[in-house]
Amino acid sequence: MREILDIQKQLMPDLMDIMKKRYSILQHILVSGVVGRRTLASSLDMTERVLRGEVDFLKELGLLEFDASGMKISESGRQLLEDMQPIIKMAFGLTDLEDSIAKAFNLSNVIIVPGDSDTSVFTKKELGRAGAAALRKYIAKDDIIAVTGGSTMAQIANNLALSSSMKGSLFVPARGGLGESVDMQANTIASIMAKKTGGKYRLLHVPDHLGEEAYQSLIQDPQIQEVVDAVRSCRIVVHGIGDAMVMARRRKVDAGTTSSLTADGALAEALGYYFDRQGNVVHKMPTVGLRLEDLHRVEVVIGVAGGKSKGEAIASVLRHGQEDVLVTDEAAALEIMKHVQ
Amino acid sequence: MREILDIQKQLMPDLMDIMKKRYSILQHILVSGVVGRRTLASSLDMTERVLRGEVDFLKELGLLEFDASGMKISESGRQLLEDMQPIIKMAFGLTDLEDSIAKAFNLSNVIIVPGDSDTSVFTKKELGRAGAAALRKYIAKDDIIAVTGGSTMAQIANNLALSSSMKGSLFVPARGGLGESVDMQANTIASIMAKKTGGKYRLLHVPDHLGEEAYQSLIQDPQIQEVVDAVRSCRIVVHGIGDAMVMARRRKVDAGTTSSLTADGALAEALGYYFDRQGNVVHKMPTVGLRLEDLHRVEVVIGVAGGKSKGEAIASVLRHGQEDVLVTDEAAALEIMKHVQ
DNA sequence: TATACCCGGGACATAAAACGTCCAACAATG
DNA sequence: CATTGTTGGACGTTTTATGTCCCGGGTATA
Repeated sequence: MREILDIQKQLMPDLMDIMKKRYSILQHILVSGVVGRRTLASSLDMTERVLRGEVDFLKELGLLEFDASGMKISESGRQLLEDMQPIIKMAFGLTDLEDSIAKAFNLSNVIIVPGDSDTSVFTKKELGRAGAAALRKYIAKDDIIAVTGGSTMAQIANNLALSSSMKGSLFVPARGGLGESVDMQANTIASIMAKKTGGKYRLLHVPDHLGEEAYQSLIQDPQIQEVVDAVRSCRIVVHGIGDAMVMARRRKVDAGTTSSLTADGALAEALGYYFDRQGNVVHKMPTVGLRLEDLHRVEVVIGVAGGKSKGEAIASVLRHGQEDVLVTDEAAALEIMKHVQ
Repeated sequence: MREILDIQKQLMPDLMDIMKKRYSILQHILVSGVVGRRTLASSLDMTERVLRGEVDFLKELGLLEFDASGMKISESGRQLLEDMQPIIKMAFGLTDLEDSIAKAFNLSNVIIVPGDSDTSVFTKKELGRAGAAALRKYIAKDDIIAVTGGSTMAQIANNLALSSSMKGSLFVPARGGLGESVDMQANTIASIMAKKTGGKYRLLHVPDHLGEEAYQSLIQDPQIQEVVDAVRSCRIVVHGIGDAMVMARRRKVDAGTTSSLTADGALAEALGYYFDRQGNVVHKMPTVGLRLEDLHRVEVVIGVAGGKSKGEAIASVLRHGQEDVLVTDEAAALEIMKHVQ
């Protein structure tokens, strides 16, 4: 059952919107009993003429009946509506969630894949596919794309494919070494993405746990500077979002910092910054690259993360308010909605 | 599984065509490997511009990839195509059958409902619904509609509903008494249809087994003449199709006639006429009303019949060549195709 | 019964989309 | 190198969708 709708959404997302539109017209007429064009149009927030096109069509199909007192649903229309209910729910339950989250956090686009990445590797893969699709949608000629590390980002990289529109793209790590394992590092991800798409890449080799003097001299190195400049002038950022404590542990942050993170109520991590519940930055990792204040100038900020356990963290980062696009999964989305307001 | 597609076909038949179009584009590109716009357009029988609109869209969706040497399918496109195969078959298997039959017998429209009316009353009801929908589609203001008797016609009558476009319709029996039981008689059907749609009706009261002189005087009765004139000037005919021997038995045709029907190879019955395999008329019932030669002038001739057992009979009547629209079921359609050429 | 309101349907100008038809730049191939 | 076929861009035209009226006719209400 599920499969058909997913396939159709992939092949004809435009047509699915029309399906929803027709459904809600029928639905409104059903609950209204008998209703006129103008009344219905305003209640559906459509112009009279557009609604008219649809209801005329639905009448042709025998789903509606017109008479001088207004339009009402026909028997077969009523039956159809009843049969459709589960289908609409399956097809558009997530769409409604997407709209709610987009509105709550003022995002321009939210994509939710069904499932829970915490419990299903398939959902995690799907999240990667959706992330890759979102990136492909925004990418333009000769863009610079800054990316972070993490397993979700790795999935996105896996799902990118050769594309002429990405030929001139430059992939860079958003920030230098953040203490993650090699195959999840931003450097690795950027290079894989470049190879997959036929684009170019530059890496930021900044060793972890560097002393302060060594760090200062390193970031004045011309080669490093060049990459950092590229990073800060990127048009697109794609980044993962993590739970603060999980990330701290993975990055082997020292005990003192960890306890101060706890004390400050750090909940989420993104781009090397730690956020509390209200979306305030409570800590930042000491490395080079994209700074949070650079995000203002970035045209498209895409956050990708899924899994029920990350829901609250995602909400925290969203509350900080720099995101434009969110790609997540159903389980995380439901958690996010619990933390609205 | 089946349900979703049926529902969608009912709510958005137009969109299903687009789905099929996109599928066949992908399909063609898959088998072609790499192919150019013009080549593909001619092989799909589309204009270049229209195809271009679709492939551009499919590229946006990430299902196709373009490069200088042509278009080819992407990995996700290939996967999608594979997943879609059963869906397309379910959704359009009958459509293909419809097209084949329409072409073979030069019909302007063929509607096939799934199932076998012989074995499923649900299919029979569905046939009635489809027949009613077909009639509703062709009916116009103040039309005269001639109908015959039979259980299928009764189902159609059941499925008609009040409609403003049928307000002025006049329903008449196509032919006078044909020896059927009352609730299946053309007279009964015409009156039910009129009541259901809010139209008018006239009846032809011609007793069966009338002597020749009585018959002659009856058909000169002014009242009868008026109805007969109306019948012969009808714009739409809706009629059932039966197996010759079954009909003969039901109508209690005398033994002599029955054996001559057998001798002449009578296979099918429609409108009181008996047809052999080649579609020639081999016998006609002695009553008044619509004559076969009147069908030339009738704008829309709709034949409705289903069930595997009727397939051959339907093919015979179609071969006679007066039909414009056929409404049947899957089992009969498959039989009909066996008798093409 | 009179009236005010809302209905569907017709009409029409206009904006927008689809379409047919070219052409230029480019890659592959012989 | 010449030829062929490709994409992507361009542009005028046709078709469709849309916004906006209005009319005659029911309907409910005063």
